[in-house]
Amino acid sequence: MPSNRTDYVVLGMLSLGGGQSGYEIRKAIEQSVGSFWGESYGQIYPSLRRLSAEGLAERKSPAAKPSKRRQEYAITESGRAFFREWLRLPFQNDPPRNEFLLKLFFGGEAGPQVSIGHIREVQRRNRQMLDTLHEIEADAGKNAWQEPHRRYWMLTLNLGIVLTQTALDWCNAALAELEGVANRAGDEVPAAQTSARKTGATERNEGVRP
Amino acid sequence: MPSNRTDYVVLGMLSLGGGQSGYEIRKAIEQSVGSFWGESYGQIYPSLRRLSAEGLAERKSPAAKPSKRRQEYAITESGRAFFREWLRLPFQNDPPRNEFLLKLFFGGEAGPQVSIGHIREVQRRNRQMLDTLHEIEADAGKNAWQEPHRRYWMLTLNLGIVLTQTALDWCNAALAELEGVANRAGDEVPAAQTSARKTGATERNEGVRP
DNA sequence: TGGGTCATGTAATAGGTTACATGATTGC
DNA sequence: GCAATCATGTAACCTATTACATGACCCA
Repeated sequence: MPSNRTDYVVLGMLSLGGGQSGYEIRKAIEQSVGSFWGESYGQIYPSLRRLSAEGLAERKSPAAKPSKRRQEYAITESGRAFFREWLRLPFQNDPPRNEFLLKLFFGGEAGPQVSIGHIREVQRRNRQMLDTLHEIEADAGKNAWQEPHRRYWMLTLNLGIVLTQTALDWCNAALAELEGVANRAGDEVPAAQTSARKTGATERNEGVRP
Repeated sequence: MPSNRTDYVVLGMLSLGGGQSGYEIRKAIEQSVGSFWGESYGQIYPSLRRLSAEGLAERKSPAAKPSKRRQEYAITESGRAFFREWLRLPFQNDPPRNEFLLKLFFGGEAGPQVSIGHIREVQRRNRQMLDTLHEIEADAGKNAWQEPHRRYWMLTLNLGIVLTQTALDWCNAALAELEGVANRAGDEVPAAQTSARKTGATERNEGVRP
């Protein structure tokens, strides 16, 4: 019993607006549900094909053969019914994965400075997130969305705001505590030494430490 | 550049205690970081082999050949160094996936009763989560953990508590609002009809609707 | 005519869950 | 002797991201 939830998000996005292309759908996902759901092109394009094949969506301008030109899709009646059916089903809990919390949990192994750095980064991102959310909220009037949808959108937005705010408060408290620890004892734990296996993780060198 | 974060959680769990088996590691993950990180046996056992092969962990009782008997592992010195190194690196943001919020976002398509049902389920789970977290917090004294670690554990626990509480508050507000909507207009949107494609999703029939 | 961005698509691959197969240990 | 649960491991399968390949459109 495959879930294939990409199909549902795509269908959902099609259910909101007029014709949209795969490209636009991706943009729309990013800008609306982006903070709690993501999809990549590698999922979206195949999904649109599947949905078309099953009559749940259809190409608007039936632009013949393989083309690199914009392809508009729209949801069909049966697509809409199918989507509604899914909405009523119990939602599934996705396996949680929060690497920040994981690292914080093991913070005792690395000394307070490391965790302080991570928390500051979380703080930075949450502040930014909060700004964005408030902006969106303020612009809500301009939004062309018809009313059944606006309400639900505001509900998700609102949850985002209060959770982000709560996280920010926690950051302050956590930083205060750890800075206390760091002051009472100079950074006790020695710096990491080069280890047996190469860490393939020079990756992004965002400034994590102060 | 593979991340293979399973290796790090496993290493982390080994770094906390004396020798542990794969089975115990899984239990420990569930019971400590379970609300923000999960691992399955299919990941843990191969990970233990890899770590052993690279000298980052070692079998304590070197129980010869393929055995179904308990195999204890411990972290090595280089394993610990490797783990610390990773702790200092910037954490990565995992792609968000919250099907509840996704369904709520599209709630306008299904009518208020559907979303009310989903929110009630979230409320139920969060209440239970909050109880659990408070229990853990209360039992913290009994916990045999040495001090560097306890503090970090309490920080993650605390974030869990305040976020859960915030979510619960939001549930109440959201329910109040949607119940208002539902009363002002009988359930407008028609029930879903059977659609073109079979929904492979009779799955778990947790009572989502009131 | 060249750069940016709009746009579509596929292949390789990583990452992870589930189901299955199997056996040991413990307590009744 | 049987059930529960402790315990290890593998194979099949999916899902999703990433990187790559390709080309259209716009505008300066």
